[in-house]
Amino acid sequence: MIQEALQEIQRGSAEIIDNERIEKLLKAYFEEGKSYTVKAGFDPTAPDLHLGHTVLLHKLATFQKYGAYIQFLIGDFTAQIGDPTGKSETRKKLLPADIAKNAESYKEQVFKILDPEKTEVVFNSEWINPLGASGMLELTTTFNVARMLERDDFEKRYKGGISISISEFIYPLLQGYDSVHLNSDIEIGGTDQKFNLLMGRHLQRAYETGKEQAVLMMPILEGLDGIQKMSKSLGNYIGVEDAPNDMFGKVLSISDELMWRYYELLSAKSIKEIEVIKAGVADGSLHPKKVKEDLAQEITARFHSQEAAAEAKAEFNNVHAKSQIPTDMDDFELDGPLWIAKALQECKLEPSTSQARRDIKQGAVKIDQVKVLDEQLQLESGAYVLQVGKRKFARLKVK
RNA sequence: GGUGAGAUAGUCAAGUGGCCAACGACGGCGGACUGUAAAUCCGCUCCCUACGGGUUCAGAGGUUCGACUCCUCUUCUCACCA
Repeated sequence: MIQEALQEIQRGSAEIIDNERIEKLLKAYFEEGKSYTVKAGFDPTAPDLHLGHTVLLHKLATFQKYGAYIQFLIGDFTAQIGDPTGKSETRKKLLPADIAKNAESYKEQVFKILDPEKTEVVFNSEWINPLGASGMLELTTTFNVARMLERDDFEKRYKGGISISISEFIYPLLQGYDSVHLNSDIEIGGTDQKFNLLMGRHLQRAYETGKEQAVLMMPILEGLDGIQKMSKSLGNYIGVEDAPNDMFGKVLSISDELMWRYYELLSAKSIKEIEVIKAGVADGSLHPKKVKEDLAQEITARFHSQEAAAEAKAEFNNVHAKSQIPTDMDDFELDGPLWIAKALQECKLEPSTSQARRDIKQGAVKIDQVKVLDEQLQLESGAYVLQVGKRKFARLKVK
């Protein structure tokens, strides 16, 4: 029982530090019913969650299944600094009202996966603000610059001649201090968070809390391209708020290789079930497309509903397998007569008339399923279905 | 505080007076092929109803018939020294 729980907890993880502690906590739960805390921090600047974020949420849900109490931390204070991880941009200051709003939308999205009964949402400004200058100073004495520079991305930036702001040094310290305050037993995060996560251990020791949190790191989920991490700014993401059709279509567009990754990190199926599917594809008894469809359906159903997922699947096959027109698309109404390039731009199918012309030249534009050859074409009044490429559609009524 | 180097399109990165809307790579988009996959091949990739015009190479001035390229100042970044 404990072993099985441990296996599901370890599933897909990139690295675990202090595995024995996790084992002990599980043991205490199974034998004495004692619960424990698992902390995970989130940035209030990005309330639009995508599947990349849900990797962590799934892991948290697994922990909940095995007795954990989740400390869902919203880093409203630390957001003012900006996590040095990845790109360095100066963050805009968030107004308290915005943070509250973002936190609300977090809850809405997060509780599709997490059990609210076993979750506490906390904000770190609550205890960092009272720290004051002297508390902050004390915090900085627990660490030194040389060790700070050991951090991978600091080192890279330092050697690569990219600036590092002093405030960025504070970020890991504060994140670690959160663990001190919350007295967390385990903290989970992405592999890119390793340094910050370890800081929690360091500070729990420095502040003599009598424990050092175990750390579980999840790999960063690759985006739709399969190479770069899933992120909104790269546009390779599947948002949890995406419409069922989009969600389904996006999952289906990933590569076969990536599909297994998604299964491991996002599916609710057990490790054993996935092994069976894998074997099926390997010996040819299961078509990879079918397997991918199942995954797409599972994910779509999670964030919408079973029915919506089934509809999305039907719609998808209709549009793409039989190359028919989708039932759902944006409507526009414009005055005619209208130049085709302008129409495409107005319907948001193209960013500029220049781009529209190029695409017409390349045979990418269709009106009512018929390829447009004349880039000077004028649209008279009537109703049209405009299409660019394979997936961009719009319905246009010309007056 | 001193000295030196640098800032080019989504990113990286050529170009050091006209041949530059600016090589190339990546990304992105489109086409072929498919399972709307991947891989591969081909085309496109600042804007504008366009065999032409407009606005670009950190910002502001200047030199010149002409500047991304030369000069001055400003802003930002980095390295070395303190």
